[in-house]
Amino acid sequence: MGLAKTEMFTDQQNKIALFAKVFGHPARVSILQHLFKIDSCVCGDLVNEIGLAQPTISQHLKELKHLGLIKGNVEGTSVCYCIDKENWIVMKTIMSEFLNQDITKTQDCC
Amino acid sequence: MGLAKTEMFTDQQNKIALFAKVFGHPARVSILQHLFKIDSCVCGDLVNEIGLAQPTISQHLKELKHLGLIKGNVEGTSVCYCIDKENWIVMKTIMSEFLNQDITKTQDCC
DNA sequence: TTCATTAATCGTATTATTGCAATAAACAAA
DNA sequence: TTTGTTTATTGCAATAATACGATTAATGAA
Repeated sequence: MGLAKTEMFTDQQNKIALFAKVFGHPARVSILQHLFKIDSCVCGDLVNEIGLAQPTISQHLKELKHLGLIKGNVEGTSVCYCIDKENWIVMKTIMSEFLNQDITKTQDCC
Repeated sequence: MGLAKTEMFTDQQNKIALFAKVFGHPARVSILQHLFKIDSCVCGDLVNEIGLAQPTISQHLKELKHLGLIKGNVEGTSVCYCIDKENWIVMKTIMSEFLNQDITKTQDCC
């Protein structure tokens, strides 16, 4: 049915899945890495940096912004994006808790 | 077009996206958390634990197995799954590098 | 062998995602 | 105001993902 049954999972599980989903496309990974690398803010030259069309990049930026991982500032005709540090840390906490589950306890397969 | 243009990104970026994508559904998050919690191995009672139909769970398990994050052992008529520790650590390294990019360097928005 | 149990696979309906051309919107400069 | 520049939005085509009924495959028990 193509529709994830979110209501049968915990808020935490859904939150992890939402963050993970936004990282689930290399273009968005690339955008974020670039925003980290260029530590001054970056405008739509992401379109040149990455090889995708302008509407495509704009759409990916929208998703990242919607989740709160980046924020954008209008500067004349262009828009300047950067990592939202506060929310990035919140996301990192949630994801790390999931990734760092204690593996030493777990026994090997039967 | 519904088709991610993976060829224009680095192997690392695609790898991050692939791992993230598999975490991008709460059912798979839930399966993994359960396999961590029940530190002895777990069979298809994941179907009871989570509320999805047997073919659906089987499909999610297949994706997790395909990425190497879990492994399955046949035990009579049932199959016992567990976390693949070695690959989990590899995944964790790749994801952590991405999540732990130095945020202190980054300036705020313009 | 026959029957029951469990899991995988197949087929298919439905929704989601991706990508971009075309267009609109916002703004600066002339 | 008009013109050019930049970004967002719209609309649409194509592929991917989700879910599950029906079926098959594999195994153990009777």
